[in-house]
Amino acid sequence: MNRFGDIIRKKREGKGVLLRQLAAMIDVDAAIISKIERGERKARREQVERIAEALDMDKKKLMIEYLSDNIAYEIIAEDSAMDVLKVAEDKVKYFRQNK
Amino acid sequence: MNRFGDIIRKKREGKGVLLRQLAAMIDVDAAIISKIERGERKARREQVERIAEALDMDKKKLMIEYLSDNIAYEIIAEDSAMDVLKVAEDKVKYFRQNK
DNA sequence: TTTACTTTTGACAAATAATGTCAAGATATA
DNA sequence: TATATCTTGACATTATTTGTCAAAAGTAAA
Repeated sequence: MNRFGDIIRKKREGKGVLLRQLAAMIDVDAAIISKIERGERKARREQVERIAEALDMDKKKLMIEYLSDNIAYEIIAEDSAMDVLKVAEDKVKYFRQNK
Repeated sequence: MNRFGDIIRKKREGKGVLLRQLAAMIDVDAAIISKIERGERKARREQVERIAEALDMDKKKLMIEYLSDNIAYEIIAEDSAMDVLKVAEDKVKYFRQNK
């Protein structure tokens, strides 16, 4: 089980891409990528898309990692975290059907 | 299936409490409660706790409704919303065990 | 160790988003 | 109509997020 940051760091290093190179590709400061990879900061949605492109990754899969990371982080400290996720699931299903 | 706002509106009306009365109890402007009940604005966590107290509701249950609403709203527009929730579930489980 | 290079850190500024306030408008009811 | 409640929207305030930068720390080769 890897976090979003770990996933992109592994991919980046596997391809031999430097922080500043990836930074240039997605047009941000290298410091930001460093922080994102170590989980110190959240990426922005557009950055996730650009990272996927730059590192030749599946955009949808990476987005799922990104969004699930955000959600997990949001509720991991709650006793009822699992209940919250189950209710959220019900709500997504229900409110999609009932507009 | 009800949203957070619907739940508290029903409860408030059922008890015959006016917006401005509830507002006074939780120390916010009545406009804010109005917006929260109609889903126009998110409540703050502290407000959820105070609302539960003021309306004599189960604080934990209400918090689950609140948090799940936030999450559902966050991803309902995603094609992969259900996948995101499943992965989030795995992550919560995993990262709790592995500190 | 020195040098050259990469990554990390933290302070700060800028931008964006969340929250609160208020008064006027809408709605409902007697 | 008169009274009370609720809603709306513009605006101010506050908080959070995001970006920038330079210095510090880490890494590896000569």
